[in-house]
Amino acid sequence: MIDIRQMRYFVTLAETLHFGRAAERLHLTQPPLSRQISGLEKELGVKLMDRSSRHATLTRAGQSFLEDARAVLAAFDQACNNAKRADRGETGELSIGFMMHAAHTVLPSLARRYLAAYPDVDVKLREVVPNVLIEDVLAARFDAGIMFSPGPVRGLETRPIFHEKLCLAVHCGHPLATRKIASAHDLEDQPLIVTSADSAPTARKAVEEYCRSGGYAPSIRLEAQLQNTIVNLVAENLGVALVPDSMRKLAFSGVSFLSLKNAPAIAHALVWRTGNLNPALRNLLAMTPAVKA
Amino acid sequence: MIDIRQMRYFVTLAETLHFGRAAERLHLTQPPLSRQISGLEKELGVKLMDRSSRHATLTRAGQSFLEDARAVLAAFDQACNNAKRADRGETGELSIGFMMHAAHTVLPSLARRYLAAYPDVDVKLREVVPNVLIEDVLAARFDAGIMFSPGPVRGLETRPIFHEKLCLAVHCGHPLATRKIASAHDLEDQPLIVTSADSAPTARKAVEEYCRSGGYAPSIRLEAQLQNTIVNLVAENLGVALVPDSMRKLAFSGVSFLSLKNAPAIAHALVWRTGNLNPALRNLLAMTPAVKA
DNA sequence: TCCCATTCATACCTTTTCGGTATCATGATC
DNA sequence: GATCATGATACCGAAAAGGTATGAATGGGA
Repeated sequence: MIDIRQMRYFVTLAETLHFGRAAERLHLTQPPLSRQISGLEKELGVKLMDRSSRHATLTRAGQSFLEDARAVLAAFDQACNNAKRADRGETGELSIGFMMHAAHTVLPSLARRYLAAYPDVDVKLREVVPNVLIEDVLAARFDAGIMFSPGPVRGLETRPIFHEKLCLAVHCGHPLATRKIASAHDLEDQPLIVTSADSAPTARKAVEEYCRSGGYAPSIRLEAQLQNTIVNLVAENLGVALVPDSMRKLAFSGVSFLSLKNAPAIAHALVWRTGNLNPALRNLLAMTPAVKA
Repeated sequence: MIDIRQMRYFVTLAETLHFGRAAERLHLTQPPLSRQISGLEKELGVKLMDRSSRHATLTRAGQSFLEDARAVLAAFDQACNNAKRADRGETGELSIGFMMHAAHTVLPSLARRYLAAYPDVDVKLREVVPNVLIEDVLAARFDAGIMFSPGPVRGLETRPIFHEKLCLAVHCGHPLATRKIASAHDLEDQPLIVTSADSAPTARKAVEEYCRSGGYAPSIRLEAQLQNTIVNLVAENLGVALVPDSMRKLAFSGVSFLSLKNAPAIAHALVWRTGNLNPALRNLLAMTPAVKA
């Protein structure tokens, strides 16, 4: 069977038109080269070289084969290099699902850094509602997800990458609305709007703990899944809420945001499927160290 | 060194994702395949397959390599096929130089037939004045030439492919101009315009022999190189001429053409350089048998 | 839970192929 | 006509490929 070595030999020979010198360039002696070339010709059933005792020249078929062989060798080397690059995560695909908050906080700089370091990776970013993100990652629809730190999930790895403080959202007609800052104490008996325990347990937990640090149990009036929804409900004057600072960036009419004394923080986490071997993911993880609370 | 065999093995394995079945399809047993694949991975420095005792799956790098390897194998096979086709003269180039007469006689059908049979050959047709065609062919500027049959030339092969009758061209005021047909006898003492002996010896010879068949020596007044020129000189009433029938196709004002009794013929010949190994030329020759006088 | 079947890897042997050395055949050059 | 350069051939040892036998790991069924 014809192989790539014979093509390499042939191309070198075609470039020198001299068996001896070609053999030298190929780091072998002349007889094996002669044999490989005539073997190639025999297997092709095509004479590629005209040999005189003085010169070796290419036949027409040889000229044709030379062009093609060069292209094949280039494609061959390219394939090997591409495999190495793919293995290093320099090419390929990386899909990241994220919740809206990430777009306001960690995602932009992370995406910029990653794309700068790995410009040939096809990065797909897609916003997803938080509660389906875990199953999307587990089902390999995404290589990674960015969401509020979930509890431990079987088959899922988690790494906190950013801690965002919470602030207080109140209706603009609320007594606290005129203040700049509030404390845990101020929230006693205030009807709270919180995230449901199953969709963002850490956010929920942070709120509850903050209340407990004020020495009372939170009075929860409403549960919603999205922070966005929560703030809208605050605007409707159905309660107050502790929401991530980044919510301030959005313009909500009828809502005032207050800073909190000893503000609790909520972790944004990078999550990925255990055993996901995508090298591009490996590189993403390498450039996003865990941050401590 | 990685070779094409390992790529073939890998592609087959990637298509079956099963070492045993892939080996079967490759007409070998499983252990050598396992070894070749791990050898390939080792030489690339890249893991291409994830093996469990149940399934074999492609890594990301393996997926990348699979695509590239398929392209390489296709290019490889293409190169081999192209070489065979080039060797059979089905691809490549064929350059043909021809004199004007050929364009009125043999060339069109010949070119059509050839192109129909070998559509992938890049045929280059170029008109040349006859007296330089021989040296052009000898200098390999053309693979073949079509011209009035020259005498034997060292390094040149010749094959008559068409015999064209001569006719008589006279000025429209000439006494013979009213007739439809003339004989050798009628030309006695008529001043003849002929081609020079070096540019078209067979044409010249045909004229001289025709006169001798009438029992007299030709009286040559003028020599020119191109038949076109000759007819123009006839139009200027400087003499009469025996010219190829195909000259009738051209509209010359002031010239009448007469058929000749026992009209002599002149051979159009295909000429090519001795030892020209262009396979496309071989095919041209194969489809243009020599014709007898 | 234990056993078996499946699957890939490894060990060892045989065959094939490859490259090296020595030498031959051919044809151009002096 | 002797010589030199070039490619082909013959033969040998080394490397690599494939085959058989067998081992290790693991998932599924009794």
